[in-house]
Amino acid sequence: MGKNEFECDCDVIHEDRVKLAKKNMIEEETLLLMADLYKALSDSTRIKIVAILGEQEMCVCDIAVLLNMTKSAVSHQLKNLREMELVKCRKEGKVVFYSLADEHVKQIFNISYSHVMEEKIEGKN
Amino acid sequence: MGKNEFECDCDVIHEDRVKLAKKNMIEEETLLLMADLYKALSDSTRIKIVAILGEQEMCVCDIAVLLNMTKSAVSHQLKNLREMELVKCRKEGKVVFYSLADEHVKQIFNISYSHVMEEKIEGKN
DNA sequence: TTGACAATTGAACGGTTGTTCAACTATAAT
DNA sequence: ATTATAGTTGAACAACCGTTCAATTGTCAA
Repeated sequence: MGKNEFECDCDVIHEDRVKLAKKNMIEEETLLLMADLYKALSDSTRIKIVAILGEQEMCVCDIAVLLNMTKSAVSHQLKNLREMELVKCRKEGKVVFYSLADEHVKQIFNISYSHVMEEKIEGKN
Repeated sequence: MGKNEFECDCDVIHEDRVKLAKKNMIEEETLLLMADLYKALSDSTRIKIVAILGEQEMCVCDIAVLLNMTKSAVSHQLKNLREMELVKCRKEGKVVFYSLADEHVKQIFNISYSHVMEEKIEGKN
């Protein structure tokens, strides 16, 4: 099995598997979107915000108090979440109320929540 | 509504909401585990590896060829995934075959895949 | 119109992280 | 034993990212 056509420091060890994988591969654009979705939820501050907004709509100031952070830090992260379309906001006078963008977000949150809780229980055995 | 007991640059605007949220808050340890889970999947290389291993078990070299990366870079990321218990490995001679740790991982992957695909379709309307 | 305050923004700082590179281990074949 | 190759590892570098800080916007009340 000689050198392959790819620019890489490898020989192809299992050419059949590589070909099959190449054929079945999900398109890159989709995988990058998935990575971005995960990235949005991968920060402790942002996941806490999503957890909070899963219960009720809330303003920047209240979130800052709850998380014991500055309004600025919270606002920056809310901007991230907004750009990823995970939260939406509604202005009422001076106050901006944030909530989850849709049920989908809560669904994704709940699934990973269940997963982690199961792992925690399994870990005790 | 005066200054509150928290160290923060905020007044509590909606004290009732903050109290309720505080009461219902998921424990921090759980949220941090969730963030870690998301972090493990938030990198484009790692999500591609998970996608590949969702189809078939595969060795480091094959993955490197598929992703057009060095073995070293792939190995580093596989180590990350192993430490997060998202993949497992099996040695056969010189070759190390990697696969997803369990069905759970594939389930989580599939859910976010569906989510992203729906978003893509909605985006076209 | 002035003051107070919720919220946003951009720059800067420091910590994190992904890839590269070189060195290394382990296994198989000659 | 020697060589070749699969894989791992640690250090180093650059890019990325979260928080802080200071300045600014927008809205309400006096």
